[in-house]
Amino acid sequence: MKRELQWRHFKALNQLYINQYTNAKITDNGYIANVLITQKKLLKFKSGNNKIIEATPKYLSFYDQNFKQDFEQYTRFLQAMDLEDDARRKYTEYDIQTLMFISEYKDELLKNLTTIRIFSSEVFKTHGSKYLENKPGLKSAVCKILGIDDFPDKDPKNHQWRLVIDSPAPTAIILCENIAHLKSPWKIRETGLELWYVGGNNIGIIDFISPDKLKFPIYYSCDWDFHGLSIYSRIKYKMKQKSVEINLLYPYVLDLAIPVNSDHHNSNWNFNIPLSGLNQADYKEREAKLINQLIKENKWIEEESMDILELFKYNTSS
DNA sequence: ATATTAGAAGCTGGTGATGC
DNA sequence: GCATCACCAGCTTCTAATAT
Repeated sequence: MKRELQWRHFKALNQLYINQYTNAKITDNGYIANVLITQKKLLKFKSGNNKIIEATPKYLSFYDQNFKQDFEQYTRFLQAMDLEDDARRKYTEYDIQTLMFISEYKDELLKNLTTIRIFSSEVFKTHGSKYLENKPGLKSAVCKILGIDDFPDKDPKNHQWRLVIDSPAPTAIILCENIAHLKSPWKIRETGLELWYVGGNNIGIIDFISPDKLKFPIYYSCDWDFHGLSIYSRIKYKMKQKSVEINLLYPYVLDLAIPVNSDHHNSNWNFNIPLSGLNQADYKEREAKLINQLIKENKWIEEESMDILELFKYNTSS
């Protein structure tokens, strides 16, 4: 079960680590209630008082392994940015990681700052275009990090961000439709992979890849929906003109497919034309087969739901 | 350890405007 | 006419501070 913790949950878990007890209300969280309390029995209610939660001895080592580093990293970040770090802030872990991402790429994001809607849908991808404006607390944190009072009313004419995880000694380059995989750069840096964000009509950025890097194998990681795959076709064409080959990363598990009409997803298949109108020649046999299957079931596979390193390994080991 | 309180933030649901 | 959206006020939830 994936942990989906808010900041107050992190604070309370840390309190349990330091004091072995807390009276914070954290059983509303499924991961804490089901996994930490019921399943693993690392935490329990104080006998005779169900308002207080106590830690068991085993909890301490579990916290060491699973939470300590993350919590310290997040706390250091919030303090460094001069953001409130008390438990009333309703940041989720995803929010904090995204704020760290924004801070990392601040200069580049500021160069071509978009409207709050576009910014939200690209940077807070899975939560949609109105996520940020509906959360004043989070929005002010973003503005503070960027050093702005508000977002512009209009998009810049040429909205391109050079968002890249550079590698000093790259062995392969992966172009990513979404920034999700760029949000944990420390995991990528050790691997020799270089990640480039090419989503949101950002494919002009390919021209900035230095020619000596184009000799490495180049892959494309995307949502397997009509939008993501049609960008692949455009990139493939662009690369062909440079005589460079690019390959699509094929999902390592197919049961991650979810219905096309899920929340904040806005890319539909066209059932009336073959392969939804995608250029058949751009796809290998098994790729076309998967696309046809997704069209038939009216589903898509979200890039973010896969681990990029596993995805890469799956596609390169044979 | 427990109870009380204030402040902050999000949620909810009504309202009116806008667009198809 | 129906659906969607922005806006706003009032309500709820939660923490932190303080007192007992």
